[in-house]
Amino acid sequence: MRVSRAQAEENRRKVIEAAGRLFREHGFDGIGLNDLMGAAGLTQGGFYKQFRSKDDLAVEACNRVLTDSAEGLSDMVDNGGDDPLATVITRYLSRPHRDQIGTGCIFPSLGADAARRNPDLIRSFEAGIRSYIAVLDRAGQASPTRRPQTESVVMLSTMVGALLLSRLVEDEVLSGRILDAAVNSLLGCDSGADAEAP
Amino acid sequence: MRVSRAQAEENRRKVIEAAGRLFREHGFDGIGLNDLMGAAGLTQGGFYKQFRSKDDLAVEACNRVLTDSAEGLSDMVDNGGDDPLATVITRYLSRPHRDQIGTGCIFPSLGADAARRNPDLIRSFEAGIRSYIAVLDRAGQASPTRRPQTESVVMLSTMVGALLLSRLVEDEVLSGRILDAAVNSLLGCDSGADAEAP
DNA sequence: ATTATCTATAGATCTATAGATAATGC
DNA sequence: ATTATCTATAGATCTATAGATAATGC
Repeated sequence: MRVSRAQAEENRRKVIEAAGRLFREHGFDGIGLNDLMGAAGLTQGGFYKQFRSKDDLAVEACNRVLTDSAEGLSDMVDNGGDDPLATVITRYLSRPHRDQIGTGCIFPSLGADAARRNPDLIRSFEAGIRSYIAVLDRAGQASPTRRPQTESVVMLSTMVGALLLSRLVEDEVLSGRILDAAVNSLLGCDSGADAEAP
Repeated sequence: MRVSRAQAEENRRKVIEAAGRLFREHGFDGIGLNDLMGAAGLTQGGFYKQFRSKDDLAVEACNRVLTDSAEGLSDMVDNGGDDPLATVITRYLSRPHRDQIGTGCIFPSLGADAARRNPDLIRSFEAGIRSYIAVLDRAGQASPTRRPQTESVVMLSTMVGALLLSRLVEDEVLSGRILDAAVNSLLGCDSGADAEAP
């Protein structure tokens, strides 16, 4: 039954990773310890030898998600072709991102939940927001064309809001229009969907 | 124990109203039927004579909140002085709105929760989004200055995202900056906080 | 007689703990 | 000997139902 210290560390990591996905999909209150441990191939009983509480796991999982996402975003800027800002924005405001909540940006999926929870969680999200803003700043500077230039913090707000709203409509046309309008606005293509009008 | 039919209707209304506030404050899973009924001055047992299920109440409550909010927003446009769009945007992106989740806009507080629930809820939110967009369109047309003109759906995205993010930081300075930057961007005041630099 | 609400409770589920088990690590 | 994980369970809480109670409405 006992496993090696390395394996225990790996198990802990798997629980945190599964929690990052399942919390985003179901909310903090929408998934139990039983399922969280089960997703990592373990049983519920061992939970409290690894974590102090469910809230503790929430902080660990969000920290991990936020850190990894910011790093992923940063890599995207470095390897995002000749217009990294456009790459970041179009990928963020895409149908696949909208439809994959479990692996998507944590602000639209768990932000409201986190705002109601303990201060540790807020601090984690605050650090994440600062990282995102910094990366967007860097992406903007690396961009070829000097755009109408929206502030990074406003760009992030638009992205988060548009993704959240696009998940709140059944009509695929409206949902797509929410995403596309945000892309066009942020990238300065004012001739958007109506461009084809006769 | 029994009350008049009119009183029963009024009690039902009070439960829906309390639910609208408490769901926004605590999330759908963060508040129980006991507390929901208690907030309306009733006990838990009578719940299922008024509602089919907790999910049913969620739909009723969100419908009510969305309908009332859209109407309130519409009134604000009608009585919003000579620049109704500015009125709507500055009130939405204000500290009081940020700090009063229970009576504030439902998209940032319950949007993620709703996206995970049943289709009835999504349909309710979709109708709400369309109403909000229509009101913002009307506000933009009633505005005196033809602004850089962001599309209404993008304005709404920015507003929802900025409010959500402003609730996710402890630092009052950053939180306020998120709100103010969105206001400045949406109202076309590009000379924002840095204007006072020497 | 009907019925809106109440008290009481069934049954499920959730967090957290206790103690057993068996493999690691010294 | 230590300890990572397991089975089992306590205790709380949550949704939903059953039946009692007492005031309305015919």
